[in-house]
Amino acid sequence: MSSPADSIEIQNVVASTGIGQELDLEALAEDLPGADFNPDNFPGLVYRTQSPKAAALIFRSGKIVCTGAKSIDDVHEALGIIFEKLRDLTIPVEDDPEITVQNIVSSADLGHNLNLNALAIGLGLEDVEYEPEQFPGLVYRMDEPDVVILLFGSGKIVITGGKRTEDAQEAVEQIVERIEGLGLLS
Amino acid sequence: RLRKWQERIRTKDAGERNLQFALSEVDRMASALGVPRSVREVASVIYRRALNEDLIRGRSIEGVATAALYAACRQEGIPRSLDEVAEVSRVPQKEIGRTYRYISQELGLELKPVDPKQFVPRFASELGLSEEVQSKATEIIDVSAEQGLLSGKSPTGFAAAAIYAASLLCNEKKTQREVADVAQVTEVTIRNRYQEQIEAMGFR
DNA sequence: AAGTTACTTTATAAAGC
DNA sequence: GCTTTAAAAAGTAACTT
Repeated sequence: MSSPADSIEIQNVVASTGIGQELDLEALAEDLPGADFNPDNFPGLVYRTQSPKAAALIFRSGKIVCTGAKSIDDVHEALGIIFEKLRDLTIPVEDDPEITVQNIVSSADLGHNLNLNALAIGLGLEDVEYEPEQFPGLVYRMDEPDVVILLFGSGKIVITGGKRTEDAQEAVEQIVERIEGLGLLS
Repeated sequence: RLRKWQERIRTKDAGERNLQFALSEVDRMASALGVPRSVREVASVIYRRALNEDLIRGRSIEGVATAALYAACRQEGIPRSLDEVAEVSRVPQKEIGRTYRYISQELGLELKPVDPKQFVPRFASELGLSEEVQSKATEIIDVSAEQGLLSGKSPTGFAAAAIYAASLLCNEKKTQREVADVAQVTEVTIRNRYQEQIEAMGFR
């Protein structure tokens, strides 16, 4: 009894936080081995953690964006490592900076091939963007939960834009119901 | 008060000039693409609607004009690929696609996905292929699309493969390179689609 | 012809142009 | 709008071997 919802895998979590302290990124780039800082290109300093694997964008304001983590726990772990590294450099970091999850990207498998042409019309052309000349996936914007789903001919899907783990779960249940209702889940 | 008036006239003139420019660009590109006058008229209607709905703000006039023409071709059932439209526009292909998706959404054009069959007459005649090849290609497209092979595939590549297959079946062989050139896809794409299609047709 | 790499789409924060 | 970062999906393209 495998349901599509059981196939959901979180692929990427984006979160933001801040240490409540201004930073000298030039100096930080020197002191942090492996840091990438090209202010001409982008105002943030890029720092990657190995385990868990993630990338952090550190800004002059002390605000930080963490991306690439595979779970919300990994986001906290990766940022924890960065906070410690900063403290090691005698940079004062708030005791427990608030971490806000901004986006979760998940993938799932509906287990059946999809006729995207029929689906585009069935879901309603007004809510759908399907331009196979430009991209093979059908883009469906869902209202509740507020996420965007990319659907492919293979039945594999991507859910993005959600902020809670449950958003992907609900989105999959909803889209399966809608596609079944259209009789298009072969 | 006089200055305000002059400003109004100036902006009105500027608006008129911009509209004139956009419509003349639509005309120029339409001629280069060889699309009928009716398509140019549809394109100018779409452009004027975009203008009235204030969709041009933050976008280039030429980009919206090109996207309007691309949309008009589709609406009239004689689509051009983004590649073909980009060739006669000074706007990059990526921007044309992005602008098309935007105005299509905002104006509620609700255009159905491009049907590969719509490319068959034009590509086939450019290759000098017979009616027989065209109807065979059309049949191949119908059969393989019905078997779900079209999902996610580029309409031009799909049409190109069917034309290539049909040219073989009708003893009017064209090389993959020749077909690839008129459809502006790679031989690799034709080969991949061709293999799936002949299998769907029960040949092999 | 096969293999690799890279680009297309979606969302999202950050600071600045 | 753009810049950068990450990740998935599948198609297409441009290289190299």
